[in-house]
Amino acid sequence: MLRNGVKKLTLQTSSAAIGFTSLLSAPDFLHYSRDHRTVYKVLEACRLSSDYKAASAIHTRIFKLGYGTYPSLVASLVSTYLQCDRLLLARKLLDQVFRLDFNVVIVNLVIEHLMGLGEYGFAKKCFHKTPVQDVITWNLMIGGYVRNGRFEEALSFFREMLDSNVEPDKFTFASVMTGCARLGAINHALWVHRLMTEKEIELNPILSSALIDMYSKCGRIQTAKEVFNSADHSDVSIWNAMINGLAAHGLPFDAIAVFSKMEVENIFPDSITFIGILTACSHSGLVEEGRKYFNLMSSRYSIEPQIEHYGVMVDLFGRAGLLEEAYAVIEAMPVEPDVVIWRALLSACRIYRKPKLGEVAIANMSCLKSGDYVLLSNMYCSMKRWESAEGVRELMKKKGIRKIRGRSWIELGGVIHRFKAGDRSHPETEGLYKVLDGLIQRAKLEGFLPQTDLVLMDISEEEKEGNLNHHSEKLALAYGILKTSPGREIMISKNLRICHDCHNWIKLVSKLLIRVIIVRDRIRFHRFEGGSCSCEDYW
DNA sequence: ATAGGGTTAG
Repeated sequence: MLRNGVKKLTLQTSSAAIGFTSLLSAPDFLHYSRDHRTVYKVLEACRLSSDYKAASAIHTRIFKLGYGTYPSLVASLVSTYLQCDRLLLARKLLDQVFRLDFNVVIVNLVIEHLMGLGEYGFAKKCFHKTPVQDVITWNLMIGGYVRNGRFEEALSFFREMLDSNVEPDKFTFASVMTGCARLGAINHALWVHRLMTEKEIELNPILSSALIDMYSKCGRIQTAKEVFNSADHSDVSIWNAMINGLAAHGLPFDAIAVFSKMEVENIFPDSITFIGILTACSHSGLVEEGRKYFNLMSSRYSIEPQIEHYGVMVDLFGRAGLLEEAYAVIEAMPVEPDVVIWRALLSACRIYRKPKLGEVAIANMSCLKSGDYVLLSNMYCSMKRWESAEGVRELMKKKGIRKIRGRSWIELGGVIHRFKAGDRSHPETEGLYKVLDGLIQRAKLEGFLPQTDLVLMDISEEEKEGNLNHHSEKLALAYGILKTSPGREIMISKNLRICHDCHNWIKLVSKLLIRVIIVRDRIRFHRFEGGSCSCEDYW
């Protein structure tokens, strides 16, 4: 996906920046140009198309013109070399530049580019080799780790920063809060919020949105509401954060109420507002409301639906079992449907067992990810079409695609404990498996039947059961039960969507132990209490 | 003739 993005950008940038290519090559053009801005534009076009040859010609030219210490030019050259796999050249260039004049702006730009490329390990090396780091260097590291999904590393950089002589600022906190949000780590969140208050960092719309989002994603929707109520309401982003938070918590009517309040306060919704409202409707099966708001979007607010909005609509109809309508959305949309759209349809085909349409979806997907094969295989398994499921499994093997392992984590006493499916690496493995096995036995006595039909494997029923019993969310939950006092609420987070078996099982556990259990999966919150879930089994 | 960072999203 990233690749596609880069490619698209390349085409646009090179044609816009160097509209002269039909007449002159980039280096030829530069021969006539002394303006560093133009040099930069051409160089960026080379970088985006990984044109090593042209870049090295420009390199010479830059030094000839005496621009050898210009931050943007050097940084662009360095990352062009990196993109062309000329690691040594990149390093040599940096050494040479810093011998002339060390400049922290250059380092920062290089780190920014590296983070954009997903090369956070490399960025870290740059960071540590640099003699001086300023607040922006730190922020780039923290923000870069967050954007690359490495939240815990981001937080440890933040802790290191607090020990350094550089003070965090509002930019730092915006990134750190996003990291806490994505981790769903409430103790970290509370700590960060307190720190931000202590440091007298004033809330602006961005920080308020991040704060609302952080509390929502850490399960504290009430606190999120309080932040929202006391925040300055003039910016649409805080409304969006609130609406999306309510949507994730399965509170569609609250989300709609907030949306209606926007009208009263004269705040104009934007396209993200509608993603939130439509998602809220979709996750709760509010088909008519969803349809209404989708229409209102363009008719009343003149916001043209984007591919994302069509995606939610396909999802909304699909989840509700209206497969024809979901397909009609795809056929009628004015933009080319992408993989996410087809994936939403495939997911609905899995739930409602529509293999024909599911195969249409698969056929239209340009690049299949691990999860798509699993959906397809699950669809066949649920219909007992074992040969077809086996075919999918063979295909995965042939293509070297492995099932993404589920991961769950739980924050206890400010420490995050992670578990993979079947994990035995935690120091307290023995204790937690004892708790887990005990619960599994109790559930069995209560008549709980494991749902083995979706296990993607050609193995015996008994093995399938074992497989299900050690799903990561069960491990994290068992660990939480082991380490907390009875009656305490437990929250765990998961990287994928919760499976049916775990969902049923946790419902039962919440009843047996008389405890509130909250699971935040990739899509939304599930709040289990007294044997039922807040999602009402619609997810 | 030079310059860098943050939120909400299918």
